[in-house]
Amino acid sequence: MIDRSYLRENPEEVRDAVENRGADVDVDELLELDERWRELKAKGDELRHERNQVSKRIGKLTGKENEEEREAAIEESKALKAELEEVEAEAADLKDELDERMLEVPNVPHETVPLGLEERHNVEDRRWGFDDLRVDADEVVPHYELGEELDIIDEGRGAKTTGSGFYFLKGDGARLEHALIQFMLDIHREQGYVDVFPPVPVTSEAMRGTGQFPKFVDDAYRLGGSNDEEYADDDLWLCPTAEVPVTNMYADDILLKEDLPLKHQAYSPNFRREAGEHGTETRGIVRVHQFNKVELVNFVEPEESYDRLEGLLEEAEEVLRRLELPYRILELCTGDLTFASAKTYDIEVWAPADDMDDGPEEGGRWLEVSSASNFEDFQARRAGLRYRPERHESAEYLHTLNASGLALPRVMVAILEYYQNEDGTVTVPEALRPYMDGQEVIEGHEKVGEAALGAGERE
RNA sequence: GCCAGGAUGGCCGAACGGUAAGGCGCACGCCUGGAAAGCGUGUUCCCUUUCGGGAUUCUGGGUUCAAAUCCCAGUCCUGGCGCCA
Repeated sequence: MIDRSYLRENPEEVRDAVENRGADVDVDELLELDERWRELKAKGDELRHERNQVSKRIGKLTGKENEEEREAAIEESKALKAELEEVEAEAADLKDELDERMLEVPNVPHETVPLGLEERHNVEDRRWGFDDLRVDADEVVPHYELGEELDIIDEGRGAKTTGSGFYFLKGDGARLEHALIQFMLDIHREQGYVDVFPPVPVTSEAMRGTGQFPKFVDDAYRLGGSNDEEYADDDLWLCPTAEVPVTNMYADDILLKEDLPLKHQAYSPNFRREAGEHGTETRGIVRVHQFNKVELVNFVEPEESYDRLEGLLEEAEEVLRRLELPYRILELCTGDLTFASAKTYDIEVWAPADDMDDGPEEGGRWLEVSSASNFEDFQARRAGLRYRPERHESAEYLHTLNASGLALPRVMVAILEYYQNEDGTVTVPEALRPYMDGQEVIEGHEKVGEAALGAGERE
């Protein structure tokens, strides 16, 4: 949430921000609401002041001799109360509406964010790992075909037990997943991250704290209710990213200056409805309803947040470097920023199989595996995340940042496609072998069941 | 799940229904040769240029002229019982 007094004092900046993002927010209406509320608030305060005076008098008017005066004062207090209730009720309604509307105002982009409303206005900063490629994109089999051939990814049976968009990993596939998780956690632990294993259900309140709610209710899985129904603060939802539980861990806390920067990493499953996302770009496990991710969350002092953003990006990139997977860094433009972010870098890994128009010259396509974002005090204000710069000073909002480090299925896609061999096996990246008991190649498994027999895939 | 007890400022901790003591910590000032002690001020949020005012005793309702205090509902914590991977 942006600061209301910032809005009041810098309406032009907010108006520009909203426009550059292509967001649908009426700033003038907000300003007017604020103005009207403040008027009523002042009026209510005045009335209440009068009433407090009268009330104090009543308390002192004891004994028989003051009986009459006392009764008169009580009458006066009653009259004031009636008037007060009217004014305050109206003020409360306005304040509720104002608060609600403020929750829908996106963050103000940092001045260094490229201007633009569309994806093509994102700026590519750099590429890594394209000098000596180990595959020719034209000959690579897509992961969804290879995964099925090797019987390490089973989408059909995932749909059977749960629904489309869910899948089983099996044998070396499942093992690769476990290996990647431990591998990533080890890297980030070296970088100073403290592990956290978060609860998976999160409250509406937590979802609001990080900025998922109220805007993106439709993307979440609700526990025990329909998304269309009204929700209460303590209703539960399945975690869409560990950012939610981990950032909200310290909600309404006051951290010490010495605690910062505080760096947490959290491995967790993530659940997203991904409503209406279908087609060739989403075949396989590129866009699914449940996936695992190691998330990096930072809590820092405001002055340091932009330096930390660069550091955070490096920390996330390190995973791809050690896996020796080619990737690029993208600076998102104003229109592509997420709701709560002031500045975001995307890390996109190269998946060579499916040739897309917006992919690199070498063929294949880019897959977003991480977004490193600085939210400044936007989430901190919503969630109540503060720190005390000096012991005697009052608490201030800190800055939060996060990045995936990384999203697992897409890394797996990149590995299955980039490390694919001509004989249809997959070489295990060297850095990952210690986590696979030294295994160097994934050769696949014999399929199970009569369907495989009928298809001639088994004798 | 049941029963009992609890929730007050950064922390500790008081308050017959009458308008939130006191202490600690921290900061600044006074005092001092310097320090300690002592004294003073400050140490939530909102409105207000200032002066000042309002709100705030876990949350939400209710009773009352007046609620930290009484009533109802909820959240969380503690203990006991029950259940249970």
